[in-house]
Amino acid sequence: MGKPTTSTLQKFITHLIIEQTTLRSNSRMYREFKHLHLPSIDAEIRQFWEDERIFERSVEQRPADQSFVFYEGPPSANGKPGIHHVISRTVKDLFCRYHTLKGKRVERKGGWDTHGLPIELQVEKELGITKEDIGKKVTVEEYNQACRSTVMRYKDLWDDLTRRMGYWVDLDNPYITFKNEYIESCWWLLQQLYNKKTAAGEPFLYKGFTIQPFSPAAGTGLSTHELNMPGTYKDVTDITVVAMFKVRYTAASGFLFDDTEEDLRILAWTTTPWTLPSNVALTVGPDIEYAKVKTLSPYTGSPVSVILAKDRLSAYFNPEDENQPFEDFAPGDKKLPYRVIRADIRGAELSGVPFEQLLPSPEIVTPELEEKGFRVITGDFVTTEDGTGVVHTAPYFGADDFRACKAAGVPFIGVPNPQNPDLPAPLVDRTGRFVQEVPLFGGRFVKEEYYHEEERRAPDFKPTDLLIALHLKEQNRAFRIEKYKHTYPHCWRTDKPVLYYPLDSWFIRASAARERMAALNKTINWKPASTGTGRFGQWLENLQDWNLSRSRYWGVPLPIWRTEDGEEELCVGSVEELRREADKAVAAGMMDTNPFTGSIETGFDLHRPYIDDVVLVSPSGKPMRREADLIDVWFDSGSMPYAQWHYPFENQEVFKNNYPADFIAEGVDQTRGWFYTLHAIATMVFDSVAYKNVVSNGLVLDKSGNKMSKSKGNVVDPFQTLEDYGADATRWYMMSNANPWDNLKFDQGGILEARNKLFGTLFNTYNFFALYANLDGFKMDEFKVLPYAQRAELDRWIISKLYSLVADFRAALDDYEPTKACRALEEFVDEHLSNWYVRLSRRRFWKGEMNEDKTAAYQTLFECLTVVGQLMSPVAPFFSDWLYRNLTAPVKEVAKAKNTPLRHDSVHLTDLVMPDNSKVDKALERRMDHAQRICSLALSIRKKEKLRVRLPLQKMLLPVLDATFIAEVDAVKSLILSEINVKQIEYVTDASGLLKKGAKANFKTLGAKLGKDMKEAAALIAAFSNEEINALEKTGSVQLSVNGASYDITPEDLIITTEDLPGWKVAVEGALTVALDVTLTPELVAEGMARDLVNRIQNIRKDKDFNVTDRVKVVVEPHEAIRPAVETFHDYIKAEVLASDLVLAEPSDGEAVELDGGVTVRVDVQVN
RNA sequence: AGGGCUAUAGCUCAGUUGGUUAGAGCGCUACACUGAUAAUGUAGAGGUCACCAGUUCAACUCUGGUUAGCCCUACCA
Repeated sequence: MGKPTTSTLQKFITHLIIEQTTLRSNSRMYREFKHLHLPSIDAEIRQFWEDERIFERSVEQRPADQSFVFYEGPPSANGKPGIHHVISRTVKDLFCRYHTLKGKRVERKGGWDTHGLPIELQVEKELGITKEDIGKKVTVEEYNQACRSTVMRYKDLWDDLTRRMGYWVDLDNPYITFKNEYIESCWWLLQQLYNKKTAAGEPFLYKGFTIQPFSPAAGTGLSTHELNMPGTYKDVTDITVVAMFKVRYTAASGFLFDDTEEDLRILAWTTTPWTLPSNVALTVGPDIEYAKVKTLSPYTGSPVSVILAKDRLSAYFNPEDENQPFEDFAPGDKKLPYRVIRADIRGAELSGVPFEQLLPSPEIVTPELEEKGFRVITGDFVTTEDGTGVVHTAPYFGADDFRACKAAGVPFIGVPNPQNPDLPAPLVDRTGRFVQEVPLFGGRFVKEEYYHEEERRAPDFKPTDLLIALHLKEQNRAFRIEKYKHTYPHCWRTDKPVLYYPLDSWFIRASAARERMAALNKTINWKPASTGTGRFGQWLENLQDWNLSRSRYWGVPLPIWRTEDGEEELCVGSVEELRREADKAVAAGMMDTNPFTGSIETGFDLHRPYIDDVVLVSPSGKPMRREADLIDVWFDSGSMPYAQWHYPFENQEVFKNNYPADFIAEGVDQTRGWFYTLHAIATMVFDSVAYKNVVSNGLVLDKSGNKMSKSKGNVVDPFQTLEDYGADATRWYMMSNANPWDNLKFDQGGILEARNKLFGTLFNTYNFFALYANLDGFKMDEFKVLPYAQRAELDRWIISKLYSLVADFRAALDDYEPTKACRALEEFVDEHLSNWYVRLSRRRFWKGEMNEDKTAAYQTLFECLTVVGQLMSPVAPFFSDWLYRNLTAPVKEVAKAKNTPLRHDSVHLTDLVMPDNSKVDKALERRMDHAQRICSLALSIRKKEKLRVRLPLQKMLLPVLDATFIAEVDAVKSLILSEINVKQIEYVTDASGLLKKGAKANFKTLGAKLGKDMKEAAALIAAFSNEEINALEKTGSVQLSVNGASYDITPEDLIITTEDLPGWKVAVEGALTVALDVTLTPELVAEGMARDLVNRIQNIRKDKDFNVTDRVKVVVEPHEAIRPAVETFHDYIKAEVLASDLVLAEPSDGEAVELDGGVTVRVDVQVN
């Protein structure tokens, strides 16, 4: 992979040979080529760039104070690059190149993301170990070393892709996140946050407590990344319980009771019965309606009233059983009679209703909990999708529960915690067992999967969930017990279920900067805008604090040292500070030596495990140990604007010139990743945006819209793609097919289309230019440029189109709309330049001697090609440079000597052409558009009448549309006549009486005037006769009565068309009508035949590979059908085919050619 | 579950502030043109603009809802 195949090399060699032949013959000529082979062009240009340091020069030649700042989001080099990296890097590259052309200095420092779980996983896989083996089977030092060598595993592959796709980024001085300097900058940022206080006086960096996924079997917390690994979410069947919480009769709950003795319960469902001993509250939705139902306890038959959401009644009660006699029920019966007492209790009313603890644990419950807990609270997260609309709430085992209890002031339940007197320890320990204090179940694993296999297989084994359910049933506190299948996350390593468990973590108080982040976000230009306002904006509105802690080895260590009691704490913000603290510690006898005496580059390693050996001393003389956590790798990447320059320790000036970024681009999946962490750190530490413009590109899917994955085998190899089609066609396809923020259905057919359509057409156009320029000895002379005014209409038209394109193209890229820019350029090259300008100009190039008109044609085409090449160069950097160099090579020396615009070695060193309104002539563009439409209509008539284009026709009739029409058409008359092969144009006016007119309502102007009468008016107008239309045109107004109302109609309210010229062959498009005189005379037929003969002879010349300039002898077999043609147009034919002799005679040799009317004659063409 | 994006011809995509007959390229069919030949033109076939309601004289376009695909986030008890 990635290496040139033999066939490519051969093609390349062939390519070079062709080129050398050309060069040898005349080194000052334009290079000509047989075939277009983009990968060969890539190779040639790539070599040229490296030899001539074009990238470096493109940056250096721009002034340092004119910077356009770009940040590279660091990829991780421990995985191979994929095709999706090509699209995001194309986006990055093209805007950087574009702004370089506009004169900006665009530094592009590369970077590598080197920390994080994927690297740890890979290392463990390669060493054949698991996390538990770290420190046992391998030392942490060895582990650290292995990580170091793994992170750059595929760096060469990445660098290769970077070069092959033409992505210009500084590969020699990248920032690397594992370097001490980088880590030091991260520490500095963390210290800023640590010292900075919110408006409420709280530090931005704090230690807190949250509910996180935790694997007791592995004894570690899990990141969301780990939870998103394949196979972690599994279908499991759990025992679920609908528990009955007995309501206490108090002032707050009295309104619910019929009498003080009533047995009133609230129903709540849980899929994790093991959390019931930890229940301290029930959460209801404030706006959900709840019902009170009188019924019987299903398992005991005792009378009971229950409360649950009105919408959930049908899940627990069958309407058939409503109001059935209670006496008939026996415990265990399926039919449970019930009576709805009321169904209008809003959740908010239930708030504060107290209940008895479900599983009493008097030893554990504190007086504070007794007072503030065991009551109903409200929460927005409650739904009535399933369960009872009441959520059993155990704060230590659910993130929602935790938040709800905190918000409602409900204390947590737990046992005394030696580490933290303020927060009780949960009732489940870190191995997954109930603590001993839990009545009945103390010491049991909460999930059956945590027991050993043998224990689980024992005949009398019962899972804890089941034991709890059965206990509740006995106690008349269970309403329903059933199995329930759902998905539940599992630890990817142990395969055992995850618990949600309270863990200590360090947080960044991002929620305190929520408004500021939202406000700054509004100043960022998002592409597409919806990602900024939608996905990102709404995420900011609901921002939670950022959990920084990770229990890992390979990452940036949290620079916080604490005494054991947590009373004293130090956040270190630099190596220098750490060095000083270490000196103090050594002096105090905490450490033997100071590990940080060496240089930051090589003297020490700030990673674990080394950093863990550093014991500092507190002001009061106690030892301080480092908080064991590492920080989230996303903090690493969000720190890159500062850390890439080792700010603030070095490069303060550089940083100032390169902050914030003008532009960044990554995949849309980075919205809450890199885009967020950049924004968060910039807002909190610098009160600034980190970037002003951001393009988020979509995913690359396969041809059928499926995600690419190794298992599906639909992964596209980027190296192979670049190898097969070349970088430019691939890049162009990716930018032009769809907006980069839409998902791309990657189809190689699309690349082929880009290659044929755009690059093939441009290649042909260039080759056409080179062929004739070399024949005529034309060379662009920048000092003898013909003024536009002296050039042909067609030249001025294409120049006008070209500068319209320049304006459109620049506007699109200035607005970060690459797709619009690409499509505009494609249209210009294909529709205008190739299919109109070159096609109609061909004759000017190959006919006759050099003269002013011919020079004008060359200069015009030259200008189009150079400008197009320059415009497309940000997207197609190789082909455009190849084109530029081919076009400028013959004049390069002169241009350099005279310091003219063509002097640059590479298109990427040029200054982008400025929009120039003086070159744009919209009126000219409009009349050429007329010409094109007239030709199109005329050709369609020919087609319908089966009149081939080589057969000349006498006359075309054009009804005159308005005052300027004749002048407009006359200006382009000769083009029209030769294009459609007609002798003359005749204009027809009303006065001729030939025209049959029609009228249509102009809905836009009439709609506002007529309103409801619009429909009928349109019908009336459509029925207007010639006379009525003429009358309106003459008087300028007419009255139209519709449904009794009368309206004043003006000519603007109608669209008048010529429908027909009776007796003529007519084609109509919109207002434009074309009629052809299809009468054939012997003269016309002979001329047509002469042109056919010319065509056949030219084909023979081409087949025989004659040189374009060879003169020939032609012998044509005599035939009655062609005799008039050969006789009348003898000189014409000779001139066209460069024949010295043309005779009608029996040829001795030659080919049989077929002519109109099934005539076949033999023609012999020989070089003189 | 929440949020976001997308839905127009067989395929890839345009479609301006609502306005008449919804377009282009590729592919298919037929016929042309060409001293640019891995191109090009003309014509044809191919559409209930995902679905349902609403606003309006008029909806692909605006509003609300539904469905499907994808992405991000999420222990739904």
